[in-house]
Amino acid sequence: MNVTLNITKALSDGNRLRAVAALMARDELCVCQITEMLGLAPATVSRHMSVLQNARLVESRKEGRWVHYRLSGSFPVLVREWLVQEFSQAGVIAEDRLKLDAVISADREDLCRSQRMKKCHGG
Amino acid sequence: MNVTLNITKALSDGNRLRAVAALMARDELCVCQITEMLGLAPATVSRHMSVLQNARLVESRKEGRWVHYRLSGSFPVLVREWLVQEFSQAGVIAEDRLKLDAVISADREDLCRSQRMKKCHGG
DNA sequence: ACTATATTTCGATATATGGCCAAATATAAC
DNA sequence: GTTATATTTGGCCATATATCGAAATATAGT
Repeated sequence: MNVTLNITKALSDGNRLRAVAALMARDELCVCQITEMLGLAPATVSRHMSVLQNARLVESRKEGRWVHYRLSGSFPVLVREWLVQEFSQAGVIAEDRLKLDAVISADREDLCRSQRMKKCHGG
Repeated sequence: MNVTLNITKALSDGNRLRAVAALMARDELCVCQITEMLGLAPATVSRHMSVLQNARLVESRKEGRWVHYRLSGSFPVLVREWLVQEFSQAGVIAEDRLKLDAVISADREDLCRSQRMKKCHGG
């Protein structure tokens, strides 16, 4: 039952649900893109993604300094279908989709730079 | 998304998963029966059941002093199917089924009495 | 080798959660 | 109405979790 529990625990956080929804819409995203979408510190997002990876819900691929996450092949089909339904009715997720459009078309290095800057200046 | 999150949070605890599994196998159970199966304090079980009820995963029916819980009609079908699969491979759940057989055939008042006694003598 | 930088890990902190006991509530039986 | 009792609620404590900033790690470019 621990495998099951790991999955439900991984999905029991709003920001992780949003990350999963983003990966459903976009196939592959790097940490800085998810970070930008969620509006959290990179360290926090990294932690969230490793929780999802630990539950085998996502996989990562390293490309230079960037790490790309995507939904894992072992993501339970029934759970995915349920989430698709739920997300289609969630306002937050719809807003995230719009944010993602902007994030995708932005330069990743610019994203990371602005995320670094937030430590010094406020928001 | 809060509805979704309530559901995943409700399912993110091992004892609540066991309670759900029990209700899948038994249709209807009263608090003292679930308490006996889980081996927790009645107060704790009551809390767990109200979390599940709040997420609309279970419903309750009052019969005199007893409260019976059952799976709710609004339990998401896809989630239920997924859990059926998962539970069929979980040793803990199999053990719980055996415990349930005994619990069902016992007198509910005896169960409650022995649960009250545990406060005084050691389990 | 050195610098810059994307991500992760570490350490600290605040909040949330699970657990129990004791008290409150609701209901049956007298 | 009083008593007994099944369940819930309140108060408390211990642990887990989310979050951040700072330090560590890994890699690209010079």
